[in-house]
Amino acid sequence: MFVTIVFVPARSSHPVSRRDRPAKPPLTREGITAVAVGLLRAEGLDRVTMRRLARELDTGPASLYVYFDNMAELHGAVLDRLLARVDLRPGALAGGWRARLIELLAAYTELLYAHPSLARSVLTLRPSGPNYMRLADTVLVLLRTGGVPAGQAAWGMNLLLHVATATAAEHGTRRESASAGVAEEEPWREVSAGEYPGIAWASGELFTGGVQRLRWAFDVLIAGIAVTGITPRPPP
Amino acid sequence: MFVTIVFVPARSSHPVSRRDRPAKPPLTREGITAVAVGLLRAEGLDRVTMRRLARELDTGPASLYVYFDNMAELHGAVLDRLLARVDLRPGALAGGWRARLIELLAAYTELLYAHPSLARSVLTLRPSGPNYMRLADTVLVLLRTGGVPAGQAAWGMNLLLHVATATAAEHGTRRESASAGVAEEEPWREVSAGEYPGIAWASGELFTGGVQRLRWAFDVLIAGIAVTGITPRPPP
DNA sequence: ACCTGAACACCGTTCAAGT
DNA sequence: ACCTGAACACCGTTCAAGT
Repeated sequence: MFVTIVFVPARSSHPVSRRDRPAKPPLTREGITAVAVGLLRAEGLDRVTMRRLARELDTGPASLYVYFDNMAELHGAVLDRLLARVDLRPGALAGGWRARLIELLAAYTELLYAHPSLARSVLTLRPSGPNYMRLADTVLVLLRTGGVPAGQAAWGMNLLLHVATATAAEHGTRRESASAGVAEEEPWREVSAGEYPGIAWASGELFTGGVQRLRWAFDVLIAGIAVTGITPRPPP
Repeated sequence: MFVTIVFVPARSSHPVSRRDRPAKPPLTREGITAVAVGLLRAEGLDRVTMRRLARELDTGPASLYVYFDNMAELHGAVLDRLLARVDLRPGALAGGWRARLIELLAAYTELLYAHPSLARSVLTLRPSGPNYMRLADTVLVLLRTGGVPAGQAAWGMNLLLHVATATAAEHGTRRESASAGVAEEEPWREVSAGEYPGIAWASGELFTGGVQRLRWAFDVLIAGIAVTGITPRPPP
């Protein structure tokens, strides 16, 4: 469904036939992002490099810098395109404000779980695409519905999305480097109560929880956000 | 203060004099980590590459793989060496358990703030060096002192350190790409209440807080952890 | 056993020179 | 204006061949 635009050299008096070149879609921000998302789904973010993406688009890497200042910006566009598939409006969710909020955050986290390296990139991004802003807005609306004051809601929204992103970055990577899992737990399981009393005390629950742990984290955050006032700014 | 060990070829009957080669410390896990920390402090983690580090040690990159399986492991060793400078014992802190816990977490975060790219690396690492385990242990001991049940403390410790690490990774990077700061806020400040009612409602506090925000986040987490029970595991 | 040169298979970004 | 080849200055990791 691409419009093919073929460059016609000035010295030629008739258009180049379609046969002479394979159809090549014109470069646009959206087109590049779409191809990047395809590459992400097919091979993971590690392969969504400027060079590889350029090859996929049948051009040189320099061409992409016409549309994106750098790779971080490209990743931001990729995130927003992925978010377009999630219905982020408060009305799309069921239950009370708290249940809907957790549902929403879980949907966002699930999206990033599938692409942990994107989550790692997003963590340092301050996304500002329309779909991310819809997500942030919905979180804020739900917190307001729950009677949370604006200041706590503002800081809390950032904290909630931050934890969601960071958890996806952390968890997902672990899954990527799969086999090491048990070996990583070992130094924590073998400690003596004399040397590490706290670890020995808590060791039974140190590696439990799995996915439920994330929902617990959201519960913790929402409970804390609702009751913890932000530091009042100094009066003017 | 390095011991110089010079390889003596079998065909030579007398030792090679020190003059023939510049003093070159022997490679050890600790020695490599020490040089890596020096490089980190001098030029940032971006320059602590296997190749650069090898050049600094006057050898080839392949030599480092005798001591570290990969770069992530090297970063883990670097983190633990940095943590050695912080006194992580519960007795080293003043005040009630809550104040001491926040103090401890702030010290850890401060350490990582100075090296945001290290924080980004640590986020996907599950560190297990002795100093990190001391930190984790102290967090657990303080939570126990506060009467938090073991399960909540175990999950809570992870969540607290996770937020600290992620915040350092996020914040630090922002500071690195300094000038973009104001431009990033723009799309959030200009929203209409019609399109993004939540953002418009909370916009006054969206970018406030600075460093106090992190302490607020720890307050939120501790408050939430103390009152939120973990999901009971299914009975056997 | 410990160490390493060279190779493999790549990177992001810039810039001068296209059309 | 839009696009790009080539160059700049690098990467992590592996492996065969040292000593």
